[in-house]
Amino acid sequence: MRSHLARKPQNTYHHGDLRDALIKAALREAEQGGAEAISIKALAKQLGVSQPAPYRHFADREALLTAATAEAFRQFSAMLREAMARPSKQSRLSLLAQATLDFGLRRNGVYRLMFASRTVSCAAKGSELHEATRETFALVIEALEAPAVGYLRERQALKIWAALHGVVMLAEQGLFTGEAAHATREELVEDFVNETKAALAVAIKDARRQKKAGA
Amino acid sequence: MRSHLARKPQNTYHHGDLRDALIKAALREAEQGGAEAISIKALAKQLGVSQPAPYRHFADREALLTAATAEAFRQFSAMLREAMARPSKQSRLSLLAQATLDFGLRRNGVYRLMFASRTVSCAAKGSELHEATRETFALVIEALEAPAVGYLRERQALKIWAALHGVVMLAEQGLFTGEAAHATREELVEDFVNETKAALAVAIKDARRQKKAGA
DNA sequence: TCGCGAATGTAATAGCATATAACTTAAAAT
DNA sequence: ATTTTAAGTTATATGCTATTACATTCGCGA
Repeated sequence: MRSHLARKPQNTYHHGDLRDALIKAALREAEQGGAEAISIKALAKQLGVSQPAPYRHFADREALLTAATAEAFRQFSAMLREAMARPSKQSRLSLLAQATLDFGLRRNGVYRLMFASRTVSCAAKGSELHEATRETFALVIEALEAPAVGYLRERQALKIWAALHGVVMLAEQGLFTGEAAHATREELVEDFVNETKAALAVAIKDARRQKKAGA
Repeated sequence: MRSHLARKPQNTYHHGDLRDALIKAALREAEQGGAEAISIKALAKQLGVSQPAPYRHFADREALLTAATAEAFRQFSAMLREAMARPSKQSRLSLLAQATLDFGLRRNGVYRLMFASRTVSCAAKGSELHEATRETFALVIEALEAPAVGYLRERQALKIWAALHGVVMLAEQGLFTGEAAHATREELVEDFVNETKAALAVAIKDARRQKKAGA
């Protein structure tokens, strides 16, 4: 009897969509234990194919991890986009920030996969992963709801992203316990959001003033 | 002929200080490739002992990683302390911040080891690792050079730590390239430092005012 | 529609790492 | 001095990655 996890239709030689199934299954595994929990062998078994089958679609484990990471970034982006689109009294930046925190904690293992290895930095320009991360960054910029003024927007986007990333990571590490527990993760995130808005407002005002003076 | 890496004195059955040597060697390996680069077998070979020898000192690979992570945190703390003690016009917070960035990028692999696994959060209260991380956090608080006012200090310490951590992580990932390259890591760090100082000053003033009004 | 090449999957196997068991040596304790 | 214990060794089981050689199916052109 085939396990309910086996996605391969019975009595068929070809799986049909093994590549995609592997990525999905890998993310399912990562959900709990991060990148380390992803084992080619285990995935093959789950999907009802032989161990070497995955190597027809990925050169090695690293390649599968890279593809899964890219997919994770796309899911992350989709989640952020959805959160920002939701009608709310809160600013889009605030919505994005809270959604990031939520994703980072709820889908802990996947989030760690996304930033664990040096996969991202090694991703060649134009690669699937590179594009996926750039899209996420573009969303952060969009959330600022600010006009492009030199590179001020990009700078603030980087800052808030870094801050959010830091909060998620430290929270994951359990560093919000002890005397630090009095600051909730949500409060810190909201602090960063407000500081970003303030900094952005000042920067844009400055830029306008300079422009006017120059004209 | 014994490799120059072998630390075990020739012709001696006992290594003498294998436990410590393993930790040091593990960190040396992590320097390049992070936690993944640490292999019990390889370390044993390096140190000139048999593969199973390390298991006399560590229950399993995980235990060695935990010990190495604790040592890494201690080295990190020592480095921060040193940086803060250096006479300089800059504030202690600024010195700590730049030192954190420096450590995180220079000793990239070790830094990733420190935060990669869930080791830290799993560390029991009172464990070696737990103490090591608390000491680091205490240093951040110290760097604020602010009086204890409720938990305001702790909150700001958490915030700046999270922000710094985020900058290091994103920088490692190579996300400071492209249109984001115009913000240098050092600039972002200095931004966060200044925001922290400002927020802290406001918070303390508020607290004093409230106290006076209450008295 | 037949057949052939490319894509995809399988079986068998090599190689490496973790970890355990049973045994040995050296050091410490009594 | 003897015995116990800490620390190291050899041999081995198990699990994962990855490759090689072989088998099956799909799809496309003749």
